[in-house]
Amino acid sequence: MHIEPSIHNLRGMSDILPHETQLWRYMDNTLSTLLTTYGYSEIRLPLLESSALFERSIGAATELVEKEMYCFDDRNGMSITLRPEGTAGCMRARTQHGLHDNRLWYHGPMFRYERPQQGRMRQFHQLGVETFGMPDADIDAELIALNYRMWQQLGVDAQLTLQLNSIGNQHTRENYCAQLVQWIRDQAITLHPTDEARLTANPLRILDSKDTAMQKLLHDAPQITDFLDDDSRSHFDQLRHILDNASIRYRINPYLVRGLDYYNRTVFEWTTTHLGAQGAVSAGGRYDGLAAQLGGGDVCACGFAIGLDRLYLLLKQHIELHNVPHIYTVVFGDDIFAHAMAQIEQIRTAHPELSIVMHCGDGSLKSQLKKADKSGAILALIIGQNEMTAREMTVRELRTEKSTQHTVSDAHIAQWLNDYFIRHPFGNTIHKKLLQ
RNA sequence: GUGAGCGUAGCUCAGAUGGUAGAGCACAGGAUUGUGGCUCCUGCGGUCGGGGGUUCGAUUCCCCUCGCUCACCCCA
Repeated sequence: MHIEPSIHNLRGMSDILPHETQLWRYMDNTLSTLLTTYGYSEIRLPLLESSALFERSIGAATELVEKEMYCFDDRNGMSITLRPEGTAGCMRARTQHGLHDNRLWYHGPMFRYERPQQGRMRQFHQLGVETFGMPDADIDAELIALNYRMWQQLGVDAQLTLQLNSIGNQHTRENYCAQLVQWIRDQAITLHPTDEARLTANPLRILDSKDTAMQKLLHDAPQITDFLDDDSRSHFDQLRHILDNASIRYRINPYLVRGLDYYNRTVFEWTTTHLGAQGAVSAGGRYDGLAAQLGGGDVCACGFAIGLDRLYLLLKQHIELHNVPHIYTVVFGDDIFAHAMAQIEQIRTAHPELSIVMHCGDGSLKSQLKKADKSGAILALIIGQNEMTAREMTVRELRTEKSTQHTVSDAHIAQWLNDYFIRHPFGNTIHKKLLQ
């Protein structure tokens, strides 16, 4: 079949296909359950917000706002934007509704107009966790511990490294930036064009330059940790103390900065070397000034966001999930289906936990058994003219080495299945396979 | 936004210095009148990403375009 190119999916907006959704749900369920056990409440937010929200919160001079947002005028001429991240919207909702919940989370698609590559898409998915009104490092530590437990529970903790830094307050950064720029100028070397541009636009971003010469140079440059104000320093020390006690390992990375303007003090990132150029799987920090910036008063805040597509890629390297039914029902012959479905519905009522696929449509016994086999089902329930007349079913075992069949009356089938699955505990329908 | 490499069957890929295409897997049917997995046979399936140019003739050469992938950049 030929499909016009114009009705393909948009660039960077990919479908999540049936063979992938099982692992996505496993990931989502694991994370949301954990968030509940830590006392966090879910909030569901709109995908569209006024453009002004993002310009004011993220920072008008950032790359993200300047070039990567999906902005449109709605029918009234108002500028609206597909959310490029979740923090701003979450903060807006909390302020607007006067919420007192201080632990929130959300998840869903975000949109940034970028060139797609591994782990980076135009529509991508984030799970964000935000906390409010807690000024001390205890909550910073809790968030990191929660995040770490997520990795452990999903079995990807070995692939991730926690990078930690403090970028102090605004004063710290202004002082530091001035010193850094001066120091680089003093080196009297020619810079890479992008670094030259950053030096004037956003000097902090020079710190994550990929230019090896620059990286080497930065080794001797002044470090932001030496510029921290007393409060930021003790906050940072307290955080490290808690993490050390909790045996959560981290790497102090004085070059770790944020692309978004609203961060202060703690910044952290979990990175991996298993995903090509996109190493950050989750990132976060403290953003004490954002609420005031959005007219929400003096409410400090701390949070992080997970790049779910990247986490999925990581997870996929270790786990394979298959959704297989317990039973595939083979129905063949004229006018058998109505009888068969009535029987199967009774089984479903008696055993709601069993997953049962009914064969619909034509197909010989042979071809239906082939489908039963392909489905991965443990048992085939065969219902034909003979069975209907005799008020019984033929049960065929599909996963034993030499297949055996049983004839079971309609009246006893529910009990028979119950006994069978007790004797043969195949676990739940999700077969998890750990890959080496 | 910049650069590089790719687009041939549902999937993974072959192929021709220009003469309109193949394999494996998958799917359907059969060998086996009511029995899956192994084997064998047969069948279905392609405007060779799209448009234009050169040519008697383009899937092959040229130009444009769209899409994919990776990296820069940016970031989760």
